[in-house]
Amino acid sequence: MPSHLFGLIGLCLTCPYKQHCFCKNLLNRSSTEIESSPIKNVALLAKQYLYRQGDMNEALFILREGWIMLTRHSEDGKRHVFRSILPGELIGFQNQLRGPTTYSAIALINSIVCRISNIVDLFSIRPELGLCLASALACDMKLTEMYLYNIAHRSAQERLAFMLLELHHRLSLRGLNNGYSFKFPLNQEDIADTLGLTVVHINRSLQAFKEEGLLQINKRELFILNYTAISSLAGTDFKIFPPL
Amino acid sequence: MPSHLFGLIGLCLTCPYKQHCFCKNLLNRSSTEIESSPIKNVALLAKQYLYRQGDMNEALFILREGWIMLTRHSEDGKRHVFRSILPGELIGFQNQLRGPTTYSAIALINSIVCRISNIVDLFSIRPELGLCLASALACDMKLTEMYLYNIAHRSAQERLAFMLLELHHRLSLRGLNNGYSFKFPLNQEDIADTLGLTVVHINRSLQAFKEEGLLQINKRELFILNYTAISSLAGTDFKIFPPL
DNA sequence: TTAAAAAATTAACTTAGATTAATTTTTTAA
DNA sequence: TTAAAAAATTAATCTAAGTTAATTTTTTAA
Repeated sequence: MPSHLFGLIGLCLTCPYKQHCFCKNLLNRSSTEIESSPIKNVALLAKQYLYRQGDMNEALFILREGWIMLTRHSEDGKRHVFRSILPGELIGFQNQLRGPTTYSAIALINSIVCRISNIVDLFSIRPELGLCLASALACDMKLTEMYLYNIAHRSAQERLAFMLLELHHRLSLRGLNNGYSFKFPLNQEDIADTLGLTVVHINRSLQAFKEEGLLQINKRELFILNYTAISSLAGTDFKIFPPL
Repeated sequence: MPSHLFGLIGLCLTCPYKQHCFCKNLLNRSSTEIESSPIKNVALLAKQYLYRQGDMNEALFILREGWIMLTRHSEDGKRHVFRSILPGELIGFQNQLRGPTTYSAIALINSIVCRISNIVDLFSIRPELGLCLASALACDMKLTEMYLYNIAHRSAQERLAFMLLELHHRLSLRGLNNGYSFKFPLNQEDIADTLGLTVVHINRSLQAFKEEGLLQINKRELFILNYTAISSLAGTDFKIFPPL
């Protein structure tokens, strides 16, 4: 058994997301396959880009630890935040497998990413991975559709409530919450750019929530103080089934 | 060769989308596979639902002819239109392969849909289909992200211009335009619910476009009279690469 | 052919959120 | 430790789009 195989298995054995459909599938394979699709861990510092809009990318990434945000800058200088990527989630797949990326991926806090390169070969060796990928994409799609709906049809406070509970829910699925509180590395501009609102208005809405005792933010930690009240603003439909 | 095989091949041979990655893959297969995953054409009348939000669905559909709209009704009665499905596009895949659908699919004009049932078995027999599916989903995702960006950050006229050129572009890829004009079965409420605006405001915006000579609508056909002007409102970024 | 229903149009008025701009607080890095 | 930069806060003012409601036009179906 070649030495790099030990390295790979060690890397994955300590990974909390080794049960991910994608990873399970990769873990039982021969060494020749490993040659053609190396897996590496990549450490990112806070505010460091994994890739930038326009970069060429033909790798897939799974976030192992940390918090990544997908952002897009438009010609006129506005920034949109597509979504927050939480540990265990997969990014980097695009329709054009080898084309330029249409958004940037930036780490908000120190993060560790698992990089799976040479995916074109990988899919031909392991075609079952296609369905894993499709399942993960279908989850991302559902999430994006929920944001689309909220941004298109609901008020600032409703959008904000939706976003906070949606994040709390996704973090809970991974055990990354602390009851009703969780580490929250986004600043008010990040929230604004996710929800299509201005920083000023996000600030007003957060103030209103704090004054009514719905939540509290302290040292990058968010405390949901009145889940029921926030929930009635958010609507019931913010829960997503995890992928295969 | 069993008779239903002739039927299937006849069905697909006349289909303009038989080059779709998904279809190409299905077309060379043994008759036992056909037993386990039947393909049928389904005709829909205008305003008929293919499926309704909440229905159980475990089939995939490819639109062969017509125009389908994906809509979601929320608890509070508002309707959102996720997107228009154009011929050659695939719908029906969800993360929970056998779960209830989270939106409805309704035909706006008489349509023909190709129904591929029993997809769970199909993917185990033909795992390569997974990547076809992932590629199609990645396209849908890009489209949805473009709408998300436009709705979150841009004015009513900009959103409208984006939507019209985006549709024109997708139709052109399929040769379903007529130069700068195309069949346009959406009413003003459909546009409003796609863009997160009110009918009244869509009407105002359309009037403005017509008065400035940018476009014209006649008997469900839309004529782009000044592509350059609409394009400068829409932004340059409305083009999508088709899937594999 | 015609009555009823659906869709489009228009105007008057309201409002949620944007804009601008200044101030305070917190974080960062030298 | 401290100066500089970044982020949060607040207030005053503005405006794009929403709301309501009535009218006209088009489509549908009997």
